[in-house]
Amino acid sequence: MLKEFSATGVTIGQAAKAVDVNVETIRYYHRIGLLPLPPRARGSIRRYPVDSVKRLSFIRRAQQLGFSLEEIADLLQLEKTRSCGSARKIAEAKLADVTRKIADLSGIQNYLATLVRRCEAGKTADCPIFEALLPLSI
Amino acid sequence: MLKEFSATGVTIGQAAKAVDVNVETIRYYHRIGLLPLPPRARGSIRRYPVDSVKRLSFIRRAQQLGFSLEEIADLLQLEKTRSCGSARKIAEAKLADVTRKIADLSGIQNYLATLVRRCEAGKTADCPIFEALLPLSI
DNA sequence: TATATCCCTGTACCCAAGTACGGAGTCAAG
DNA sequence: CTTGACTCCGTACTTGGGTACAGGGATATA
Repeated sequence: MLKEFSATGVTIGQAAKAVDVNVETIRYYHRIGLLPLPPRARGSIRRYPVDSVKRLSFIRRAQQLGFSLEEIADLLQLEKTRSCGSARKIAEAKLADVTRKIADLSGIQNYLATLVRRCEAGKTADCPIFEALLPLSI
Repeated sequence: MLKEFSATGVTIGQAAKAVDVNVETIRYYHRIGLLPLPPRARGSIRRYPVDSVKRLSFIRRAQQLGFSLEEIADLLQLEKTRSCGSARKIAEAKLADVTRKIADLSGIQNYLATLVRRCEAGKTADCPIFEALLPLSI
């Protein structure tokens, strides 16, 4: 009987399940204006169109990559301001940001790797992890 | 006149300055039990012994390496037993963590770099940044 | 000795990113 | 047509890592 299919969108619960997120989290995103509230057919329940779910999934992915919700809002702004120039500027800024983060983390990575390596090699007494952290030198 | 020198320790303000941290932050560490409150000589001001300052500096240092205060509390517990093995386990876990973060960020770095490059090359119409963000496949 | 600058304690507030909950309304299956 | 699961909306609470006072002591320096 073909009952009006998903062109109409999904419920908030289904959307939440689809991107593995809490329903309350979606409502929170509405509250902070990160995700527009989809319309509700008069006196009925809201239906989240495919685009909403995509946006939601973008948010979560970007978040997993270390972007704050505010940064994600900026990224999503790109979609609105159809100005190629400013879009590129924001993208470039994010790129610089990410590059810096990677450099920071690489420093930490090297340091931790060195500690672990020295610890593996050493004796149990005079653990290099303590020795290294206490005298203060990254 | 040799006035009782620094075996007696420093004031909270001096300790804060020494490790470049806010006085209130030190008090906060006391509150959450991360840093023991040094004794105050009867009716006087507290003096932070060298060990307190070292501990504080350990905390900041570990924090820069991405450890949470809770994890740092764990590390400081280990310091009591000087158990090299468990210290190494924690450091290894953190290392894996940082390595994963770097990989994630490298993914988005590539992605953003590609976007920016294609945008520079392209015309203003059909900006690749929009084209790329809308399908949302990072 | 007075005055400025610290310290002490307690409590309140901040931000990000949610979570929880109460009291309604809606919807689908039996 | 009732029951149970969902949804809606508003408000309040949580957690981590702090900051900011207020209203008192302590101390160093002129």
